[in-house]
Amino acid sequence: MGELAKAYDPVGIERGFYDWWDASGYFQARDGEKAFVVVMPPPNVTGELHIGHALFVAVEDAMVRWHRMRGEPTLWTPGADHAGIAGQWVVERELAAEGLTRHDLGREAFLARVWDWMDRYRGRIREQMKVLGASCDWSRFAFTMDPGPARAVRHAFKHLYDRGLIYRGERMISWCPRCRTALSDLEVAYRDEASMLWHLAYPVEGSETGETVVVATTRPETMLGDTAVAVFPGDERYAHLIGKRLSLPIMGRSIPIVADEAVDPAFGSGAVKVTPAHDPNDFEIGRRHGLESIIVIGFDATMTGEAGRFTGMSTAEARREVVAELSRLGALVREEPHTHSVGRCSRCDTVIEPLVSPQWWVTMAPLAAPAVEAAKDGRLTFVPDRFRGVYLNWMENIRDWCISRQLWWGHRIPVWTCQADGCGEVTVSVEERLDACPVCGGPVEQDPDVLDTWFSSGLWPFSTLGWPDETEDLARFYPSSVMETGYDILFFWVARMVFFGLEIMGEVPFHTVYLHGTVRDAEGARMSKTKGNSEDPTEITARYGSDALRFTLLTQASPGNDMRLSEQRVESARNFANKLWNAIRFSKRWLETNPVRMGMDGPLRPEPTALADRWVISRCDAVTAEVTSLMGQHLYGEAARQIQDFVWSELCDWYIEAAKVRQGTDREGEVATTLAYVVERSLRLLHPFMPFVTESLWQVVPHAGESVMIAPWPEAGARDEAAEAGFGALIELVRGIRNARAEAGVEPGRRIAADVYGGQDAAGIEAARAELASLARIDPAALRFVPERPRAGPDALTVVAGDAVATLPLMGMIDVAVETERLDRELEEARAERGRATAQLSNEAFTGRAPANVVDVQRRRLATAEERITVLEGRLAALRG
RNA sequence: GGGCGCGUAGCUCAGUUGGUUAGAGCACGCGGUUCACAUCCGCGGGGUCACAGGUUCGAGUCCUGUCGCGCCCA
Repeated sequence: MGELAKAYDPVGIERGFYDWWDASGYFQARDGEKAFVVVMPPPNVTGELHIGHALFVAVEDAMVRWHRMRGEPTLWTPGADHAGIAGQWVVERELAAEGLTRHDLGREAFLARVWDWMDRYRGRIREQMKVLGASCDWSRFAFTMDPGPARAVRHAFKHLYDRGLIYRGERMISWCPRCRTALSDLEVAYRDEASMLWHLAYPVEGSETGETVVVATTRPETMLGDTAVAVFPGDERYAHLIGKRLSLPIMGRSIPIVADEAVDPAFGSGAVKVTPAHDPNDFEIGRRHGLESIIVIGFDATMTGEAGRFTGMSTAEARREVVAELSRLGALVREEPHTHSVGRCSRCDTVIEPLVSPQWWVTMAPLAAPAVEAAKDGRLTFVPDRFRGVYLNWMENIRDWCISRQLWWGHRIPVWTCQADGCGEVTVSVEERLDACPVCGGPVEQDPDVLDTWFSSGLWPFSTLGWPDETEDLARFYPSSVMETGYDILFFWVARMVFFGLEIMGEVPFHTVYLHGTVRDAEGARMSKTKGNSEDPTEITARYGSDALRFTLLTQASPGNDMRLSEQRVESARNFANKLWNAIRFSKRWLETNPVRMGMDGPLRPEPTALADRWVISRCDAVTAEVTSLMGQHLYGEAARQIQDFVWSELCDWYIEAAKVRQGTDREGEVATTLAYVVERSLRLLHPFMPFVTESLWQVVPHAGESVMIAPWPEAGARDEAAEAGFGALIELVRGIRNARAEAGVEPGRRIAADVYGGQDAAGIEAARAELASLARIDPAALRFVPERPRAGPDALTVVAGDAVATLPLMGMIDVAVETERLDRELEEARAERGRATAQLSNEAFTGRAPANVVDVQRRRLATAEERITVLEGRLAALRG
């Protein structure tokens, strides 16, 4: 046993242990049945980790370490994600700084640059997770673009394609003009923005009265592509016009008036312009009525050649110019302020253009149905449970998933088309390359696009275990146990893993979905790199230690709720680690000079006779049981708080303080045995939350085994009710005396005399005579136990704690007025207490209906209050003389 | 428009199935060089549990409604 430094220094102790654990193979699943498996949500390799990642590490590592200590074969698989759009974007930004675009490099050279980036940051991310103490199995580290997961993507694609669940179709998509790619519905964020509503008048052809139809639009530039005006079928106002035609202003095009149920007759004039090429609803109307689709906005968000003299303008310019032109033509009826929902790219915030384009799609209905079923029949459970509803709502209203992306970085779509004249065979290949058309042997070309990143993410729970091969890992570790991730990717990730798992593996990929919230800064703002409020977790750990950061994240966060992280809080956690450190430092002295008997998994459970020893062991058992139960319910934060409370407020504040009276006596051995047992167990209980400091301290106290991380999780012994009551009474009495001393202004260092009547716990209190004297700063020679309630002269303080009473004679030191006032206050409180208890007990409905134990509590309350009142009244009478 | 969450001490938040006088950390006030710890110790002040109803012997906790904040979906 080496010397412990006076103060806890996290950086000094955290370095060594991680590599040792890893090298010792502790992170690998041991043999055995029923493995506990967590598949890590792989962080994006777009940069370094942020605090949100530290949260998932803290939570997942806590559950994993706990299960490991429980003796279960435990596996936590780490990984990293290539993050298609975001991954490509960070490298394009780097290129932009050099004045280059990806097109200057060409596809191959560009991808080489992206790989450079990925190799650099992947290593960095691994290092960060190690600093945080993540006990995952690095031998199974996987990157979504590795050959294995990439092969899984091709197999899954082919599987779905062959089952008719993937198709190519020309439909309305959400297009990001900046990213130059199609997006899925999930990647578009809608928000209300202030804009205008323009009312335009389209003249009816051949009308002698100059009749017009007024339509309202938030995007006047699209009118250039209008190919109809639609009204609600039963709308009286327009019944006479259905079938007639309008002349589209500016363009002079003749367009029909059609009747369609999709039109809301209550909105605006009840007539809507129809631009099938640039609006999802209009696209559908166009389909129903066989309307022409005229593309006036291109993939670069500028006006196309179909836009007449507006060709080449940006949409914003075109909007200004079109409105001006309409105004000149007298076609602009009015414009009014209007708030409407604008879709923006969730990656780059660019306004999304709804465009028609051929893309690859996944048919969702057949995949969603089993995924709905699994959540309904309980094969899939959610923590917190309310997310089941959120999940179901999404899954039950799901639409087909656009999976192709016009990017270079990602999994290339494994579809090859024969270029030979007249063949045109389309081949989906599970091989990385296809050299010739399997039908005609002609040259083939691969689809230039890549897949949505989340397609590969959805396969993660089995692609990381070796699928499509039937590996041992797959047999042993699929399905996993818990999917722990942020609620913000419930649909992106969790939902997709569920339907892919069910479709491809025939089983849910995990049984429990545990969702954490978002980490925000002290002001409640979402952390983001652009805002500059996203701190590098390793900077915080450098100052306070990983243990402190982890403990803070765990105790601050509750499942499914956002949390604010403040540095003060991390500091408090660091202080707790220091407290623990010093408690061990104190204990060590006793353990070095006294023998500790060891059992199979640690110091033997002592059977002490001293009240304090019995008490702390019973409290240790209580907290062991409580923490174990909380962990089982996924209440990790509450569990951590409970142990902290025990260590600080019970073990340190009371047990260790009480134990000091035995220092240097022939009773040191009892304390040492008790401390050895309680301290070693406390370290085990705390290990899942603070792995580093607990390991470093566990190594210097008597223990069995190599490492606390593979030590068995403690089992709670039977409670010692008598000891808890007895020592509890002692604590109450000491508190009462300290309080009275403080209020009466007795110097803190002064040892005073006391007459103590112990009440029903007299035996215990009297046995703890030395402890009482020490904790309450009573002169041991002047401490007398008396058989009945002591009566004191005016020169004494009176303390009533439960049914125990102490009088503290303080010759000439008592300010009678102050003491009278203090006792008056207490009396008032006791009377209020009696009042409350009496009210309860005189209520027949209460005594009749409440459970007996609850009524008993009230009876005891009343009795205690009455005794208290008697003592206080007597004392006050004496003081007033 | 539909759904969900939150609203508890000055601040940040716990409060697991309804049951004594609602807790913690930080902040605040007073006092402390007790040989584990000033990253500490002792004592203290501070709450109409957003609001209004209801259920119940009993509500921070369950139900209904209102207000405020946030999020998700359309």
